[in-house]
Amino acid sequence: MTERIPEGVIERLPAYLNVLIQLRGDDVLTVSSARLGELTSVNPAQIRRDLTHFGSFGKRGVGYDIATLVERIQRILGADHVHRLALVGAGNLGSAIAGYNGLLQHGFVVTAIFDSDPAKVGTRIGEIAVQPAVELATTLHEQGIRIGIIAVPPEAAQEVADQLVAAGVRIILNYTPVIVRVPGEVTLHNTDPVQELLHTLYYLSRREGVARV
Amino acid sequence: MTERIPEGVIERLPAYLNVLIQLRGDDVLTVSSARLGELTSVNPAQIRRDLTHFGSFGKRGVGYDIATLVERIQRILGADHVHRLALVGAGNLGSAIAGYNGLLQHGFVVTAIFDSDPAKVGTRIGEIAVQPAVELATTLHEQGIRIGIIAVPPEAAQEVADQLVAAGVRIILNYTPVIVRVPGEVTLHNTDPVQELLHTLYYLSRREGVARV
DNA sequence: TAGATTGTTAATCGATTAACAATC
DNA sequence: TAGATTGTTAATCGATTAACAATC
Repeated sequence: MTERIPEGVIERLPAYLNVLIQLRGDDVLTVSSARLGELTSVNPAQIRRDLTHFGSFGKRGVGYDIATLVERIQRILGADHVHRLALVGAGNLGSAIAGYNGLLQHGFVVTAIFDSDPAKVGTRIGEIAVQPAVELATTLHEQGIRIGIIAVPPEAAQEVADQLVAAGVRIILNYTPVIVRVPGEVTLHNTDPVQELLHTLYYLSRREGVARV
Repeated sequence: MTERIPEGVIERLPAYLNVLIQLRGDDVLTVSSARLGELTSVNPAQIRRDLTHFGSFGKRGVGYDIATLVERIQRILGADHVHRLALVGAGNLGSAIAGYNGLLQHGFVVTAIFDSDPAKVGTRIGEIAVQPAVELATTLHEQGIRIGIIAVPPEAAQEVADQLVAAGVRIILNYTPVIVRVPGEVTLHNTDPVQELLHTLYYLSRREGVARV
């Protein structure tokens, strides 16, 4: 309980959870570390070791009960209850995020959407009416929202981040390519597809290079 | 040259590059490992060590020439020339991706867009006309495209992945929450915002917990 | 020259993995 | 009981970091 959990373990838990939820959807009841390892590309020994940080909930000779494991990991991550999200930016990207299935599957619900464009205010995305940006602080406090998503044009990113921080948000997902500054107590996550592309590209050039020469 | 580069180094290079390009845009000429470390949250010693894997291009007492470093890292990653992308799915998400600034900044250009909805075919997103899905293989071969992006509804994800693979794509970015299967020679990248959220959530619950008790 | 910062070594630290006894 | 798979130890491996001589 008091033991410090390595960063790597916490990074892998969401991947386990994702696969486990899919398995549960397929009515599979138990899974071995070997099978889970295949599906997540993680070494089975590592999976077992990761899980023992939080107790021992496997059955020797059988494997792990999927329903139990899902619940346990959700509780560990704090994903065992619904989290409300505020979305800033009601353009294409904002609409796509609001309609994203994966969010709901893991207990994340967008309950407030903001846009500075008067033409967009009042329109609906799904069931949520778009509010003007000036109402951001009030609405977030009312709803007790701690997570914000930035889906506005790059120029506005820093300003929106500041507003979210001022409104008490603790986690920010930044979808712009801009490097945004936030105070230390706020966790900023940049979801930049380009970073991933560049990373993968390295291995592609190597492999092609070998094949070509 | 023949030395094997650790995975971690390759993961950090895109982060360095991103910051360096922003600095270059601000007309900064040189940067020290200390400053670069601040901006990327990486230990300065680590940055210096990372860079020596590829040669030594800093000046003692001065730092690194930004223009040179940008070029070097781009060449290492294979990002020193333009890469064409194929985008499948012309909905909100697809439109957002096609209009994403960050891609162009790093030499990625969407040059082909596909959708199975006849109503969308022929419309334009930016300068690109949406093509029917049946033309995917032909167009990709014509243009020599090696990178594909899946931005379709979850149900269609696996099918699209199969088509992209069949058309010779080597890197796939999957924007659906579905676990897609691809052959070993294809690199699949799932950009799932939920995984990041879940990860961050863990630390949030801990910190709030401490504050609350 | 004096100050700054790199390149590089050597020490530390932590994460990964193989192996196997425990046990379902 | 026999087979399977966990939980856990111990060994390995690699990555991170501090420190400092080299040098701009």
